Amino acid sequence: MPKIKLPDGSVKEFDKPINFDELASSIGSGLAKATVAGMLNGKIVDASELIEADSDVVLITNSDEDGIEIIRHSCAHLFGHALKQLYPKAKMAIGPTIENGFYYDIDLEESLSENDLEKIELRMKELAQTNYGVVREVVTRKKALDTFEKRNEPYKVEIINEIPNDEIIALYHHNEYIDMCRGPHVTSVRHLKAFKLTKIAGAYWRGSSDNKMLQRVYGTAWASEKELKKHLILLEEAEKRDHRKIGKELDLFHFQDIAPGMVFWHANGWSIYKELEDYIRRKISKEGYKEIKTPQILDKDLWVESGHWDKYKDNMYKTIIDDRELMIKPMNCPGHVQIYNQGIKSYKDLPLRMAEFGSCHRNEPSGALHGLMRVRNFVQDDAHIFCTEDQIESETISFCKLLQDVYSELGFEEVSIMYADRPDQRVGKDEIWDKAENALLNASKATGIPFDINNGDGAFYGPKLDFYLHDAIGRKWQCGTLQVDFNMPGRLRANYIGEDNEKHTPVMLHRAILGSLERFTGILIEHYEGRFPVWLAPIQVVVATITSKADKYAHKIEEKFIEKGIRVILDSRNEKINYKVREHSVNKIPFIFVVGVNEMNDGTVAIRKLGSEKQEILSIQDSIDLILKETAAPDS
RNA sequence: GCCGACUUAGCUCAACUGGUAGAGCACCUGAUUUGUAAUCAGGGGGUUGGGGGUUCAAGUCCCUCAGUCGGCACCA
Repeated sequence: MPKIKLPDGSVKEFDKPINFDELASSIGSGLAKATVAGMLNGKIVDASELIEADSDVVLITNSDEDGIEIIRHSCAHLFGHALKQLYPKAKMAIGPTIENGFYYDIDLEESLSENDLEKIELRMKELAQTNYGVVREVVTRKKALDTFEKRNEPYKVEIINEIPNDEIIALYHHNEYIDMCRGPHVTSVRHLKAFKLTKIAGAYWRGSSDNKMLQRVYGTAWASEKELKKHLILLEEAEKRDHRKIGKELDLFHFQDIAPGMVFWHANGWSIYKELEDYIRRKISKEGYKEIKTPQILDKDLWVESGHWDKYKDNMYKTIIDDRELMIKPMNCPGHVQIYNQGIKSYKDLPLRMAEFGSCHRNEPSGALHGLMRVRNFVQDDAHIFCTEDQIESETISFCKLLQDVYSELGFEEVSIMYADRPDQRVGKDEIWDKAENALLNASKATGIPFDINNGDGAFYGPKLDFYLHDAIGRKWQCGTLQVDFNMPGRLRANYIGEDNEKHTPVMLHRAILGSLERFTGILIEHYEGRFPVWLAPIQVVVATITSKADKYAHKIEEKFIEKGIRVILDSRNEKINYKVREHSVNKIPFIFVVGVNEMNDGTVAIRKLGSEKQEILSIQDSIDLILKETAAPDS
């Protein structure tokens, strides 16, 4: 008779084998309600699994990460159940869990609309209300094939044929609906109450654009209504931060049919962009980078030579002048090598750090465009470090330091690194790879930043580090990167004379901190929700008058601020102060300086800071001191 | 590029199954000179993304092109 050891160390004994549901009931009704699955000797199983021998056992409830995962997975099955009732002809492909929910890919003649999602969701709710039991059945491969062939489910059949022989095949019966899954799943749909179908989209079968496009329905699922609601509110929050929306509201930029994927920067947006670029310029200049500028359009031959033509010719903009094919540059590095190649380089010249805010054009697929986040014309805070193999590590360490410094000064405290090492297809000798990989690994460790390893995901020309920053609502954005390149310098005949008086090929490090300045500006907009730190704010101060009697006085203040390089505007419109305060607050101006007759007589201003209802009365000089302090960039 | 949805005034959005385009804000004019999140009154403004078609009649139906949005694929 099984002796069952629970995680708290207690041991329960039963006179017959019992399953996890029964075990939970024997402990308490609350636990029974919450139990969605079990862990049997370290292996996660259905709650219907019998515990027949002495075992270490854990009950997995809907408050465990694993439990919620199971709920999501089962929700996908519930979706299948509802869908097949409403659309018997639908063919089910795959329905995995994803962050916050699940999706199901289906093949269906008619295309589903948002309205249809509501209907399907309603049917799911009705089915869940019946609290029916989900029954697991382990079957032979043959039975599985028969089942899904009979049900006209070709995608399931295809999947079964690829399941390895030693793997157990399990069917899950949801009344008349049958799905196949590794499991585990809930034993009753009573656990599935807090879910919502969120969107419908196209997706290729098996993720390959050579295959048929299926319809993918996304859903979100949680252990309770409360958590579901919390998640939906978070989605609304993200929507509020959408840089495209804020960009319009704050008059930062726009896009237009006549130049898809290319930004029209308005004065306000360009102000942010310029501040950012100047800031990076100051930072890298202190780190020994030399800024250069290379041509926008370069002969096709260069791109053939660099190897880019082969791979990316369809994505490059071309212009033909005087029968000569010229490419609008999609990247800066080949141009940088041209500068490197001027004159003879000695090992004493290395490391040589070459930076360019180079404007690049790439004809990105139309479906990839997304506001500032994915554009066809962008500028990177790009730089290339030409160095010896021995210098990779120290260069990487100082780059990581610089990057951490920049992120933190821009308001991003949390950062993570992804390290990618050698792929199967690669150039360069293994000894060089060893050296470079060790260098990157050591440098990553030295940063103290948490890092993950992505085995085999490096470029064919060298290993790389990708840097992710985490924004105000926890989203991760890959911005920084450092890629070791053993290929291009040799291809473009870069060399240096070593201590041995022989020619050597330098290593090239491609690196960026912000990545695309366009995209980074978008990230900043979303991170700060348009309430920029004062040094980045397009308009830092509004001087607002209460009465026209104070116009002259207000104008005098405006001029003083302009003199100090503060971005200020004067609002002397014939409007009530309430109106002005509201408008400038809505426009997220960091400081409103209110002046009326009192201030004029006292030589003061009444300062109202964004987000506060308090006012502070200061003399003009004190207000200048204050504002100079507040508008200072973080590196000053 | 692929699947689907969408495109109406400067902005946000409305217009039942086809029946001569509306609102709020913004803008302009006038009154008001105002003390910290919208003062009142009046006025102008769109051949409904471009092109084509069906119809007595198209914002509404069909075709086509472009762009945008949500995904997928792509991302040097």
